[in-house]
Amino acid sequence: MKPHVHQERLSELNEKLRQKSRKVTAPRQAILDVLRKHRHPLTNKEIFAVLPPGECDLATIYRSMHMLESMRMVQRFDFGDGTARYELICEGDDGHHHHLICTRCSEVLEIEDCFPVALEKKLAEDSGFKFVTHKLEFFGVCPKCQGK
Amino acid sequence: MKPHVHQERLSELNEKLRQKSRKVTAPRQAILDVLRKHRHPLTNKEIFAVLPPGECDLATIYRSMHMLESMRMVQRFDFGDGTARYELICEGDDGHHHHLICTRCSEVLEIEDCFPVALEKKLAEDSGFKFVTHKLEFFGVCPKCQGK
DNA sequence: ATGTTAATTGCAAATCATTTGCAATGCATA
DNA sequence: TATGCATTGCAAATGATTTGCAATTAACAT
Ligand SMILES: [Mn+2]
Ligand SMILES: [Mn+2]
Ligand SMILES: [Zn+2]
Ligand SMILES: [Zn+2]
Repeated sequence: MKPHVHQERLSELNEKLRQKSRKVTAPRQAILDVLRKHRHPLTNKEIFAVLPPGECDLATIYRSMHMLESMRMVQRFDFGDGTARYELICEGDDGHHHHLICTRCSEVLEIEDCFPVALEKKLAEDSGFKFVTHKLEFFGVCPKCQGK
Repeated sequence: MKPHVHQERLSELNEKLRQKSRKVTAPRQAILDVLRKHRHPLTNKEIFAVLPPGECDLATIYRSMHMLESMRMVQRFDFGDGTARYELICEGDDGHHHHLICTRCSEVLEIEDCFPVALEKKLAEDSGFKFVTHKLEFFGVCPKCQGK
C-alpha cells in the first residue's frame, strides 16, 4: 500500500493505542485497512476472507474488534441474523446511525436520519432510566429484488 | 389448569393450526400457556426452564417457536445478546412494538410508542424499497441500578 | 373403536458464531 | 540489545440453534 497512507493510519492508530498501553500490530493495521475500504458494516468472517491468507487469525479478528469497539474506533451493528457487523467510526463522529437492509439480497443502505433521539428523551423522563440509547435497523425489499 | 381456560386456548389454537394441517400437541399447548403468563419476551431456555420437567424437549421449543412465528402467533425480538426472545401476539395486534432494557439488571419495559413508521414511509419513497419494516430497542440504566 | 398416514417429538449429533487457554511471538521502552 | 508485558495462532471449549432419524401421536377415514 502507499507509504503515506500507511503512515497516516499508523500515527492515528498510535495516538489512540499508545495511551492505553496497547500495541500497534500488523493484524490490527490490516483489519483497519479492510474497514477503511468498505462503507458498510462487515462481519468478522468477511474481514477474514478479504485479508491475505495467513495475515491474521480469525480469533485475533474477534479480539481486535472487541478492543476497537471498546476504544470507540469501530461501531458494532446487529442485523438480526446472529452475526455481529462492524463499521469504522469516522473522525468527529460517534458512529451512531442506522441501515436499510434488503431481506432478499442483503444490499445495505446507510441511513443518516436518526429519529428516536426525541423519543429517547421522553422515554428517559417517563421511565427514570438514564443513559438511554437505541438500536434501530430497517428492513425491506430493494428495487432490484422487487421483480420476483 | 382450569378446564374452560384450556378449552379457550385449545379452540383458538385449533382454528389457526387446522387450516395448515398442523397438529394441536401437548408441547405446543404448554408453550403457549407459558407465554400467556408472561408480559415480557422469553428466551427458549427460559420457556424450557419454566415448563414441568419432561413436558417438552428444548429442540421442540425451538421448532415450535419457528412455527408459531411463521403463523404470526408469536413475535420474535432481539435484545442484542445473541439470544432470541418471543412474546405472544395478542388478539387484533400485529405484535410490533419496542422495549427499554436495563443494561445492568435486564429489567424490561414495554414501549407502546412507535415512531419510525413515519420515517419508514419517507425511507421507502426515497430508496424505492418496499415492505419496509424496522426493529428498534432502547437500552439504558434503570432507577434501581443507578445507585452504583 | 381401530387403522392409516403424515406431522411431531425426543435424543443425540452437527452447525455456527464466538470465546478462551496457553505456549510462542512481537512491540515498546530502557 | 535486553526485558516485560501485550498479542497472536492454534486448538479446544462454549452457547445458541439446527438437524437426522427412529419412535410416537394427532387427525381423520374406515
Ligand atoms: Mn453504516
Ligand atoms: Mn414486548
Ligand atoms: Zn438513531
Ligand atoms: Zn416501531
